Amino acid sequence: MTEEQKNEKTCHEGEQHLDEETLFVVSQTFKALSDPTRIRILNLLCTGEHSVNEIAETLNLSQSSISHQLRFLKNLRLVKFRRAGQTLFYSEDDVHVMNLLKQAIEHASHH
Amino acid sequence: MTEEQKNEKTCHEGEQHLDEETLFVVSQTFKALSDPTRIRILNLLCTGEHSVNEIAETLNLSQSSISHQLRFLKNLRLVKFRRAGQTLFYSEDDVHVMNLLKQAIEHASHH
DNA sequence: CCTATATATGAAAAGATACTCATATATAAA
DNA sequence: TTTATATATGAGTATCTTTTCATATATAGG
Repeated sequence: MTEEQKNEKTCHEGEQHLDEETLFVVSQTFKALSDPTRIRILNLLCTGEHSVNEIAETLNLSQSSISHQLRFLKNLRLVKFRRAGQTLFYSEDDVHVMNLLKQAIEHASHH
Repeated sequence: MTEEQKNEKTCHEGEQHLDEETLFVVSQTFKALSDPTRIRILNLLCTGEHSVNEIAETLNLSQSSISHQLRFLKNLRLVKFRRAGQTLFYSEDDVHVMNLLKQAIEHASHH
């Protein structure tokens, strides 16, 4: 059984009630995944932890820009970090959201 | 290891290659799901087709605003419509994206 | 054709976002 | 303490988004 089939099964049919707080959390989650830079950061973190400078160099963007985006992702608890000396190593911190991203990439790249 | 097994592996763990087009499609898809109004529209369409005015009244927003958002969703082929006289009935048109939304709502509402 | 209803659309205003630049903070090493 | 390196942060700016308002288009019925 594929991941997608599993997700189909566990997903409920029809409209789900949406209170204000749920609506906010869902929209924030998808907003995190709606920016190309943040998508590339999260996709890179799939391979394991990386320092800020590593991410900036890999993605060819400024340290400041990456740092701002990491703060955004950290506030949503989508990433975490550990310190090793002067270096901060960032890594994934939300399996569920990473799974949403992987599904979307998989789906998009197969078409 | 067969080609198929290799694909399984790269699909479900670690970094996935992200070409420019895939990155664009993924970011657009999540952008569609990042706005509270569009989330509410799609969640309503889970229950079946609805006219523009029905959606506007249910969500307590202007006809114009809903129409603009429906155009956005239609351009991404997330919704479709059929005409019945003067009335246009909109409905879902992308099972995969609706599934992403349902997963996120389910996850968020359980916390 | 004229009127009413449903929806779409363009422009403009208000707000949100993502980047850059300069600078601040934190750690390490000399 | 001084210097170097890694990262964070605030302000400013350019761009993009979402809504509103006024108006246009499309269909139906008289």
